[in-house]
Amino acid sequence: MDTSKNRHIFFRTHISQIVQLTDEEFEQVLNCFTFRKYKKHQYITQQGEIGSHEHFVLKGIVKSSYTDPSGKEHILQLAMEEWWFSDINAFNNEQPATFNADCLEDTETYSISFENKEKLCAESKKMEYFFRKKYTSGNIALQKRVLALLSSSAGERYNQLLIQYPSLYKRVSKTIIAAYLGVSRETLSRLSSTG
Amino acid sequence: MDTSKNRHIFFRTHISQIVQLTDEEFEQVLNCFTFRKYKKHQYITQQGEIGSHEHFVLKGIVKSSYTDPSGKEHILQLAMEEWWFSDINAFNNEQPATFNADCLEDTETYSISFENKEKLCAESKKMEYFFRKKYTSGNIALQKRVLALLSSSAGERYNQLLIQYPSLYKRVSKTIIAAYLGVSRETLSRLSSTG
DNA sequence: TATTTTAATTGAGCTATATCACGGATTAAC
DNA sequence: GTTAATCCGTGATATAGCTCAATTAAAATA
Repeated sequence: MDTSKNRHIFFRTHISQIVQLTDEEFEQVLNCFTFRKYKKHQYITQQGEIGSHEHFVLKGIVKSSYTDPSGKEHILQLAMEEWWFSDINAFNNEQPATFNADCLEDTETYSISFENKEKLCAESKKMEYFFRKKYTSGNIALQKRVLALLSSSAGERYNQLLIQYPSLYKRVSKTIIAAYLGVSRETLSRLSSTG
Repeated sequence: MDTSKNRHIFFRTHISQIVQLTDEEFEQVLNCFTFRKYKKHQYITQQGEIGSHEHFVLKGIVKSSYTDPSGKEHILQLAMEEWWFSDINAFNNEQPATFNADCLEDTETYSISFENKEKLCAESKKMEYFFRKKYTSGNIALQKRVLALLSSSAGERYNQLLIQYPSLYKRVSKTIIAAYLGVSRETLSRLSSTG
């Protein structure tokens, strides 16, 4: 996003898919967010940190992952342009983060603190509605993911991903796609060559 | 729930953990829900049906599952007293249900249609807040489940379940617990005997 | 451009979990 | 209270996917 004006338009267009805001209302929303820029490989949050934010991706890709005690990384979300992400538990219950969030490309976000979000929702019925709907879509996506993990093989999950997010495949390394699918790098490699 | 009065108290207590309603406001809420009774084994919704509801469990257990083309059943949720459940996508996007919901015990619910929920939220800021918070907890639970499916073995997931919901274990058959965990019945049996 | 780092492929053997199959033990149904 | 259905444990075998290891290919970085 080259200019602040373009960012505003991008964000406002996103919101307007769910609620229509007046110019004043949109100003009020913007005042609750901070614009942030991150370099590729830079961390947005790290496991254990407190005071995490909820983020709207303007540009770039963010990987939200958990590294288990054995050192293996498990990916919860890959958030691209127009996606929201947060460590939902840490954010909403003001707990230490359980996940890392780091950037796979140079990334720009609008980010909001818990207090600002609650204040905004308390003051703006439209925005409370907006966030309720956003969490609804989040739930739907997670239910689908649980179902895929329960019922589909690695190969099936891989094909589903290719169909659902073809752009991901081009922008993200296979190592990361493997961790997202819950398969080893080697197995994924064999799946993509076979078919 | 033996009497209508007891049901009201149970439901109101549940809501009051998040928002405080006046008597009039609670009346307004109740008017949007319908009380329903189901027998053990009875279906609440079936895959493909339209017009699904969101349900609050007053009594009993409901199994929310998907049966894949090969006939294998995968369990998304086991909802007990004070839990909410719905086929979130079907409910919110007014789509045909992807899941079955059936009762593992005689069950009683308060159920709400999509229109009534939206009407209630539009009229009551408190209830919009309540439902936003409920979907927040739902998201947290689903993120945890995804993480468990990605990072834990069958045995670890089994132990986590025993710790988190000890009562489930007593009320539900092992076949069903296995389907919830994403493990075969036989493997679960071996896990519980070994340790 | 050269050099280092990181990513992807491929092979060989291993392990967790699935499947199939049976019999005894509960539980439900008539 | 007898019969039918379902639940649960256990053995034998099969297999999807993992791990370890070595090799090549492709990006970063200097």
